[in-house]
Amino acid sequence: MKILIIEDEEKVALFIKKGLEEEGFQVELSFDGNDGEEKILNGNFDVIILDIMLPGKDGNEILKNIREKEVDTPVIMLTAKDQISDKIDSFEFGCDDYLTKPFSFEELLVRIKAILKRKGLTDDKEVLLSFSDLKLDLIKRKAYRNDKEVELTTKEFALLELLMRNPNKVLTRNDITKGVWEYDFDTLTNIIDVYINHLRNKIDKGFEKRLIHTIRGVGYILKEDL
Amino acid sequence: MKILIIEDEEKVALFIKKGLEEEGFQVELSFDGNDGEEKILNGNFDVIILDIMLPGKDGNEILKNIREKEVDTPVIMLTAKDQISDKIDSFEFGCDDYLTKPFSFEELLVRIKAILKRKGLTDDKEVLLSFSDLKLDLIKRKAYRNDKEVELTTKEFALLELLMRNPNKVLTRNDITKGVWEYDFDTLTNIIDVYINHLRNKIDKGFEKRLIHTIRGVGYILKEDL
DNA sequence: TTATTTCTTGAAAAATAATTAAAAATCTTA
DNA sequence: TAAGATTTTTAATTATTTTTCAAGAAATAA
Repeated sequence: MKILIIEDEEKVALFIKKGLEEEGFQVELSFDGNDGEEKILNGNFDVIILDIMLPGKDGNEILKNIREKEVDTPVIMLTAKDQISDKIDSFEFGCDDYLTKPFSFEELLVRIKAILKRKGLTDDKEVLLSFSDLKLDLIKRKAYRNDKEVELTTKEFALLELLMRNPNKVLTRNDITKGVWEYDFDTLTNIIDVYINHLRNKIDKGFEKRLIHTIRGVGYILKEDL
Repeated sequence: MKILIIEDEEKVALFIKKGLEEEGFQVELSFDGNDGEEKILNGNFDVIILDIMLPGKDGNEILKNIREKEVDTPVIMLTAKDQISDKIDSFEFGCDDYLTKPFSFEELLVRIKAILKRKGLTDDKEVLLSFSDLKLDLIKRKAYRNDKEVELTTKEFALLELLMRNPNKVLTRNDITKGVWEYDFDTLTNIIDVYINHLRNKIDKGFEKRLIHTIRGVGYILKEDL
């Protein structure tokens, strides 16, 4: 579940980011309007948190633009107390909810959950992924192989989740970058290879059946046989 | 056990708050209707004490709204002597009891206890929490590790109680904020980390088995192994 | 065998958490 | 109610873990 925060007050943005990450969301930040709009158009987010007052391009303009381009990702606007008229603009242009600053993290979280529920995006059912003798508990954020718990770091967990959501399907390094790292993370390094290696050490090494396979020249695949 | 008081007369509110805290309840205050309703919807209270006459939004309206939203927390209404008709409204909208001002603290306490008992919410059974060799006496407010008493401050006790009510479950910093601090306590500081540290020094340090564990990037968990 | 791709490893950089100390707030008690 | 004690909170420093990068080894295909 990916969330984009477009907010120029760094402190606020980082605070929200940390909280949401602890809740298990993948979070990306943007500190100005132009960059934010580009991220929306290129990325694939489930929710966008959009400040109205922004350097570069203001929130209302961004909202208007992306709606014209048929991006219907839910948007929660952030507004300062004295921007009542802006609020109205936002609703006209199709924002889904708004919060007046200052707000508590809890309020924001409630609204995000409400929106996801409304849009049917909540993965209520999807709290447990399994493939072969691999299990992933997305709530407790724990991984098991053969009912034995395996400790994974955040990135390792995200990578395994991606693989398990796409079993028996080859994922290119680019697919993996897009799914696990930031959308515009351009890696000229072998970081994905390294993480695949980490994962293999934790979930494949020592087991009879290997589950992560390399498709040379293409990418990686999670599958049983071979 | 969390109680919310929505009452605009500050003197009255603080008086009740103090008394209830001495009885071992966690108490939060709200001085106006809109804020109060929001607190109810976002927080997780066991009892609500709700004045009828309020700035912002009156008690009856709040009661009606929250019941419509399926919040079934017990509510005790406070009414001035001359608001007999309001009383009737409240019962129709599902309040659980009422008190006519002025009332003594003792009267209020009796009603709260009665309601908790009626709803089966009383922790008559739950006066002792235990996990591993940790024990928590909620009546005497004492904590023990290995049958040896450990002196805890109020916040430390509340934090340990939260952990012990959620054993083997990762609690995010936000969960902890919600449970131990006020629901909309937004901290940009590391206060939770600091309190975890305090607790560890008192209940984990020097013991073979550590019980409080860090889940990096997520939060903390109370568990035995590892 | 050679060229290309992937794997492994170790170490630097970045992120996150633990610890400490001190300031602020609250509670006690004379 | 004022002084002292305790608790809570903030902020800075230190420690730890994760993430990233880069270089050489190993594996695979031409």
